[in-house]
Amino acid sequence: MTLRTKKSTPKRSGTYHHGNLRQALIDATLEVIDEVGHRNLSLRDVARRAGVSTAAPYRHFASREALLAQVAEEGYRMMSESIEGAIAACDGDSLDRLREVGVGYVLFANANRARYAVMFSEELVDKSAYPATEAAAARSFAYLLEGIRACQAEGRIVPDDPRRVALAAWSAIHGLSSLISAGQLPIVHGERLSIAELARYVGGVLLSGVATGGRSGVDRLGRGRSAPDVAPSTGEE
Amino acid sequence: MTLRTKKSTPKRSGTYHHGNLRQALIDATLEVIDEVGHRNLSLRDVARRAGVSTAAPYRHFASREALLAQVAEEGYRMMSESIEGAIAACDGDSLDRLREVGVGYVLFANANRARYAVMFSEELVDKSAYPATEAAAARSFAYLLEGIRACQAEGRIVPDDPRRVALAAWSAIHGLSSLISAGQLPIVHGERLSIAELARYVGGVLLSGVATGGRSGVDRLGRGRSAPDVAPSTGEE
DNA sequence: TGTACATCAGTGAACGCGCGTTCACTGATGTAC
DNA sequence: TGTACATCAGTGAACGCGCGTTCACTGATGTAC
Repeated sequence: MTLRTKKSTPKRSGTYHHGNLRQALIDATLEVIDEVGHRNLSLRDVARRAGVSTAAPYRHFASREALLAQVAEEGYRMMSESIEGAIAACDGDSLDRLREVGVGYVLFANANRARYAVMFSEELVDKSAYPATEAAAARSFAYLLEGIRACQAEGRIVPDDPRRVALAAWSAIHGLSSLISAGQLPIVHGERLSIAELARYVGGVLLSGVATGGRSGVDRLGRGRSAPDVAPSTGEE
Repeated sequence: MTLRTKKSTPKRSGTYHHGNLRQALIDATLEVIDEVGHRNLSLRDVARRAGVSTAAPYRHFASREALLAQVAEEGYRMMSESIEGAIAACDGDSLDRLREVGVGYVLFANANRARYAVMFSEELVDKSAYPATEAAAARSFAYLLEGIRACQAEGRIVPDDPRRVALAAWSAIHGLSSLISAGQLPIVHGERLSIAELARYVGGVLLSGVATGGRSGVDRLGRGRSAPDVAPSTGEE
C-alpha cells in the first residue's frame, strides 16, 4: 500500500514545480476531511499529503478558510449538476420533477459526505467573504423553489407561500442528507438501504403525507390552504 | 459591565473552593459555544470563564470530550422533557400527539441552539464511550417511534415500516432544527417567523403532504401501502 | 467544645505539540530578441 | 537556434500562539475522638 500517492496526476513527477498543485490540494483536503473531519483539517496536513512544503498552499489559497470555501463552491456546483441530472433523467410531469430535485440533492450528499459537511459547516455559514461560493449555493437552492412554483402554476401542490413549502422540503432533504453525511443512519436502520429509495420515500411523504383518510388530516390540523396559523407563545424565539 | 461573573451562584465567593464548579463549567461551556461554536471550544477558555485555574476542570471531567458528552447528555434529557411537555399540553388524539413530538423537538433545538449543535457534533457521533449520553439519546428518539406505532395501531397513518416512517419524520424535524441551530433560516425567510408555527407546518406537511388531489399522488409515485419499492441503481452506496 | 487529621478541590508551572502564517530564498519555466 | 531575463511556484526555517494534559503542591473542609 503506497502512502501519499498523488491523486491528480501531475504533468511530470519529481520536478521542482508540481504542475497541478491547486487541484492536488483540493483532493488532499477531501481525503483529510474524509478521515478526520473538517474540524481537524490543517493546512499543514494537506500540504504534507500533497507532498509539498508547508508554505506552498499559500501560492494558491489565501487561507485555510479560503481553501474550504473553494471545496464548498465546487460542492454546490456538483450538487446543481446532480439535481439537473436527476431532473433530466425524469420523463414525468412537474410533480415528478420536483421530487427528483430532492433525490438529486440527497444522492449528491450521499456520494460526497465529507464535502457536504464542509458546505454546511459553521465556519462557512456566513459566505459573504466568498461571493462565488455564495452564488453557487444560491443557484443550488433555486431548483427547489423553481420546482415548487412550477407545480403550483399547474395546481399540482397547495398554493401556500412557496418559500414556506420550500423550507419544509429543504428541512426534510437536508435532514436526511445530514444524517447520511454524519453517519447517523445506522442508528435507525441496521439493514442495507438504497439511498435513492430512501430519498424517494421521503419525497413521497412530503408530497402525499403519511396520514390515512384523504384530506381530513389537513383540515383537522389547521394547515388548510387559507386557514390562519396559530402560533403558541411558549418557548419560541 | 462586570465580566466573568459566575452564573451559578456559588455558596460563597472568594474562597479557595469554588462550591459549584462542575455546573459553572457546564454553564461556561454553553457560553463559549454560543460565542465561538463547539469547534473552537477550549477547556482553558472554559476554566478562564469559570474563574478557575487551567487544571481545575480535570477534577470534574476526564477530558474535553467528556465535558461535551455531559453537555450533550443534559441536552437529550432536556429534549425528552420538551417533548413530554408538548405531548402533555396536547388534548388531541394520537395524530395530534405525534405531531407535538416534532414540535417539542424543534422547540428544544431552537431554545438551545448551541447545545443542539453539540448533541449532533461529529465528535459525538460515536457515543459508545459515554453510555449515559447514548442512553439519553436513545430515550429521546423513542418518542417518535412510539408515537408512530400508536398512530398505526389506530390506523391513523399508513402501515409502512415504522422505522422508515420515523426516518422520514426525523429527517424533517432534524433538518429544520439544524437549519435553525446553524442560523441558516434567514437565507430562506427574511421575515420574523414563529418557530412553533414553522414546526407545525412541517409536521402538517409530513402528515398530509403538499400535493393536491387526494391520494392520487401516492399511487402515481409508487409509494402506496404495499407497492414494492423500486430502487434505481445510480449513484447510491 | 477543642484538636488532630484525612480528604480532596483547587493552584500554577510546566510538558510537548501542531497549528496558521510569513519570510527571504531558489530554481524551473517560458518568452523577447 | 541561442541567450538573457522576468516570472512565479515552490522551499525550509522561523514567528508566536494556544492548546490538552500532568505534576507536585496547598489550603479549606468536615469528621472522629
